[in-house]
Amino acid sequence: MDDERSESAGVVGKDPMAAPRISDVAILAGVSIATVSRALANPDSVRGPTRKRVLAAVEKTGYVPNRAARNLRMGRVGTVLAVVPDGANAFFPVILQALAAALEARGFTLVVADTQNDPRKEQRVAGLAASGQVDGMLLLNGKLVGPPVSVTAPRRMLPMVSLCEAIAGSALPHVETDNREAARAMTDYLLSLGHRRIAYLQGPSTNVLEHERRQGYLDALVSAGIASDGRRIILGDFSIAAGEAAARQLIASGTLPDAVFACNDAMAMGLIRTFASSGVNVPTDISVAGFDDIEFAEAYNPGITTMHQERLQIGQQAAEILADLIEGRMPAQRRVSLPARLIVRGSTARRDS
Amino acid sequence: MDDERSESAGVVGKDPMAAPRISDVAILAGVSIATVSRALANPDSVRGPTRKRVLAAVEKTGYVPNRAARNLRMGRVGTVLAVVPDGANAFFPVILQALAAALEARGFTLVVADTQNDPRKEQRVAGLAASGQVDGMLLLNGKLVGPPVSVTAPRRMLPMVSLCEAIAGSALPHVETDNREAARAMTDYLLSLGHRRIAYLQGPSTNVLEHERRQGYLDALVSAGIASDGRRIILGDFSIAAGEAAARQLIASGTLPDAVFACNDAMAMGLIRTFASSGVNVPTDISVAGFDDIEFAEAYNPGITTMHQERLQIGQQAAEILADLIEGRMPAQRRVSLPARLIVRGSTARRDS
DNA sequence: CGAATTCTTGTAAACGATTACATTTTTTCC
DNA sequence: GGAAAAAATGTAATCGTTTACAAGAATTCG
Repeated sequence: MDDERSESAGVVGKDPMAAPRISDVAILAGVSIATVSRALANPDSVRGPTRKRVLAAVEKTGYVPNRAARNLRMGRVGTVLAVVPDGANAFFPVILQALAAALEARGFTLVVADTQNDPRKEQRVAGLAASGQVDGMLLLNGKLVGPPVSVTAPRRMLPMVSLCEAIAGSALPHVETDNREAARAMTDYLLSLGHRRIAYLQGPSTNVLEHERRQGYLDALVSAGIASDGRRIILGDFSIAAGEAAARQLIASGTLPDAVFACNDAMAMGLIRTFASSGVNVPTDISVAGFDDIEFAEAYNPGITTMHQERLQIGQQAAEILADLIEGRMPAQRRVSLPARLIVRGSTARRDS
Repeated sequence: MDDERSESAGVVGKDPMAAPRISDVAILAGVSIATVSRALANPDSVRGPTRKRVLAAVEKTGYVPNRAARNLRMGRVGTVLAVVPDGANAFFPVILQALAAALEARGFTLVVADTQNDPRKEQRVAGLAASGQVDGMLLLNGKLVGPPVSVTAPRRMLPMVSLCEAIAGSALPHVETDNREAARAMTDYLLSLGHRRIAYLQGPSTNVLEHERRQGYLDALVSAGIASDGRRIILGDFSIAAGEAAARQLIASGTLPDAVFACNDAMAMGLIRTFASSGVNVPTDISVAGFDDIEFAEAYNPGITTMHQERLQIGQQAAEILADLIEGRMPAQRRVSLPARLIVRGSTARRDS
């Protein structure tokens, strides 16, 4: 009734510019569209010779199934949403890369929603989720996106997986680095260098990652028989500025610790640069360690000793679990905890004295 | 014939778990589905009272149009592909953020294809493009993705916009920073600090960005009446390692220049850190400047003097142009060149002597 | 006041795939 | 060799929209 395709083409049903449809393939192969569909989705269900003809026709026409039609028919969207608090944060790109690759292999497209920690944007994301615009969600921001108030009707629970930052009180499938163990390992390493007065530069105190890492730090001190001193724990917020402030505070206090373990690399950078510009040499005067192993940790001046998080693996595993969930399969495991790797660089050194 | 919806729900056509359809809204509002569709797409075409009833029904049901159905009917995909050479490169995330936001506002979803400079992945991307899986493309990698060999049928040219890195010999709409002028401005700044022997650390010699920036550097030298010395131009490839190699090379050569202008921030980092570990102080012994103003340029030790590219604007403008193109509108402008901003930080200083 | 005009609304045909069910065709086995 | 069972293929309904066209309601105007 309103077919622009045949309207624009004088010849009926033959617009050479248009993308080939399944019917084009079917005609060329001399079979029904059902057979073409089956030959592609489930090759074993058609006889060898038929399959061969169909595949040849697909090849010749350059046919690729129309995603919109397939999704409509199959009642799915083909899209998975990753919610990140800040896409510009150097930690995320690699993870997103891994997620996109793994999801692609499972037939899904990744779209990234950057909430910038803005509650309004979080609401909009929640709207997408609630209104069935996506098949599942990957939560990287440590928050459950709440359902929007307007929609009161109960809807099927959307498949979700959290990663990196666990969501407090949630039983969602989850993938992360074993933060506590990793922080312990880093602290052990600093101890092994002869440091005794080891400060810890923490993240926001309500943050789950922060809590885990601090515990690991304390675990190591306890094992080493060192009384933990509350004054060695410095408040921070994961930002470079927090690292700078901490360095200034330490310098102002008169006595420097042997080492500072910042619970992420950005703060370690802030520490190092402020120490440097105040004439405190890293690592000869003080050792500084970070966490995450973002790309620039290696490039920093000096290179930052840090715990390497296996971001590719985190992303890949989370993607697999989510895809399983969406397809109604039981995922191999619901909670994955991956080990981190100690990376020694120039920002730490053996204690002099 | 195969309706799982009514199968699973005992009551006919009433599965409270299912997403509301346009027909649900129509029934509730007492109108036809056509009217609902019009009330949403083109509010002025329905009478006031009717529109009010429809919108109320939409609100009550929480209806959101099914994207797959809409895309299928409208013959579009609703998706735009951004092709990046390396998603982990710190330069891109901000641009992608801006693209996603602007496209979202125009009703498109951004998906990112990371080619990793792998020809096979580029082929796959080209396949997506050629097979109508996307409505348009944003090329950030300075390459035209070629059509796959298998598809010989001519197809409508896909709307494309290149950004950041121009594509040699292509007349595509394009958005970028005025690299030549920006490089000139940086060189002028270094000159204004009293430096005369200014080295230039270049990118891959076939790269378009590289060429523009080098020209700007040479422009400034010429204007200042300084004979350009080919030995002052050092080969690099945008990587941190290239910066390190360049610093080693300069040190080995015996005499250092007054300043080095690296044509991106990553190489500047490599320079600084290698100078530092060789006892050459930046900026007192030598000034180092970068280009791009990636996030960590500010955090570096010392902070890197650089040219700030307006990445948010680049992304936004490119998105607008592409959306116009897809919708068959004439974009406001086809080629946009944005000014960069000089950012002075600690890696450069006035010449001592 | 009725005919001509303009606005609104409804009806029903696409969009391009998947898949339940019906209908061949092939294979198996006595 | 032919009936029964199994396998392959075809037919047609369906997913949830948008929109051309038809029909109906409101308005204008002589």
